[in-house]
Amino acid sequence: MDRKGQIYRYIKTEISRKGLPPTIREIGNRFNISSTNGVRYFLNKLEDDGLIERQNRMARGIRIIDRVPASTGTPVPILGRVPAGKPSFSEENVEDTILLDSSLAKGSGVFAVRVHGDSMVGAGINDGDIAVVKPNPLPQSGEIVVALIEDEVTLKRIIKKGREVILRPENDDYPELNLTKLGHDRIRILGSVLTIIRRFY
Amino acid sequence: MDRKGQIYRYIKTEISRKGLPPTIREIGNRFNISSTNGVRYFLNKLEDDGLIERQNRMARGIRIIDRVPASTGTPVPILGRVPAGKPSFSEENVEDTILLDSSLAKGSGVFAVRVHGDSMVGAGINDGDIAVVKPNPLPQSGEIVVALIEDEVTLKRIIKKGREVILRPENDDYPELNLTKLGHDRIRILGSVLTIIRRFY
DNA sequence: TTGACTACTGCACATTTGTGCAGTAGGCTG
DNA sequence: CAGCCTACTGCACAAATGTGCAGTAGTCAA
Repeated sequence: MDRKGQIYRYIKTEISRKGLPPTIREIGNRFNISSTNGVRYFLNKLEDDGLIERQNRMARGIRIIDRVPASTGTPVPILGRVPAGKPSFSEENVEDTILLDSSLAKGSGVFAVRVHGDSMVGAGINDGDIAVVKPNPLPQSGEIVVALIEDEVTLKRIIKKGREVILRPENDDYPELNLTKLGHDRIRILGSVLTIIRRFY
Repeated sequence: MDRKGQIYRYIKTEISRKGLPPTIREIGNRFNISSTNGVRYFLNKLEDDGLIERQNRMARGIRIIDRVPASTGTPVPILGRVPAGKPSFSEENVEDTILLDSSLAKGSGVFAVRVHGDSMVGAGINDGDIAVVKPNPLPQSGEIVVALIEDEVTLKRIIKKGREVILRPENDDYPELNLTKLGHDRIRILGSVLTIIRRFY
């Protein structure tokens, strides 16, 4: 569907696979675009979007512009207990560390927590899953957030309606939490969920 | 002094500076070698030494061979289309590649597919998720497997009861498939699901 | 002195590759 | 129905680039 994005990812993949960017004709070949200008049409768009950069008249002169200097992977700490206030990365709280592709954990300060309970099964998030979280004090309505309620970590979907802020579980067995009524004292939103990871073994 | 080594380092530097390997003439320029064959002479040596690899007739087809596998992560190809038979890692089928921690993708031949449809929502696997798969012709009963049914990739839970082998979707809207009755002709089990990954952005 | 070996030069040539310009089918909007 | 936009096709062309073949100056060893 999103041809432009597909081409962008293809270029990225080729660079990491072959060590050099593809030529216009190689891209055309991959996407069945017989004319070099069909491809150039998209490359221009990608360049306008600031996603790639092109070197004039240079063979394979396509460069991916990464705002995050994508190292091969980001080490992400999995926090066990998250005590009062902000998550602490001190040794005794880090249960494990996994190396995640930058496409799965972009941004700074990213951490992960293990999901406890089944309050989000409706969204396909199960007990034991690992939630990769990006610190974000002001998540958008509809996002899945990680919140600290009375020293307990929970995932909820955040809904903002005018003044009201609601944390909604995706499981009818659990009640909604109205932040506006409860007051924010005991509830702290840590960030929004970037990625869910589940192991089957 | 060590011209060969200097050229090797120049190639390395150019790749990290510009994002693509230099051409023969660019190398010649840098080292005041007026003939392209002066450069080729050294490239051949570097290739004999196993320090670089060259792609035939490809512009800038020089690749640095790094014996140090850098990171703990494994590059896992995400296959787009999986045509008849076994999954093919040929260029046109690889949609993207992600680097996964070895704890998420252990074993050899691991690949990933994008989940289509909602036949496994009951197990918390949604449309669009990425399933990391370990090739495994004989999965255990109860495992979630990736199967190729009539050239279509699907996830199902495999149930073995005595002689019967059943592929069961985790969604009441879909029927069970009894492998024993259907015959294995049109159904091929590719492997078992190691990990599910879901991006939220 | 010869002969090998290293490190190139020089040139022609075929491909590969980027660029320019013109045109067009299909969908959508007014 | 015209006009615009998107996503291309088609072709020519020049520049960039890899390859092949022949030759050579300098060094070093026998």
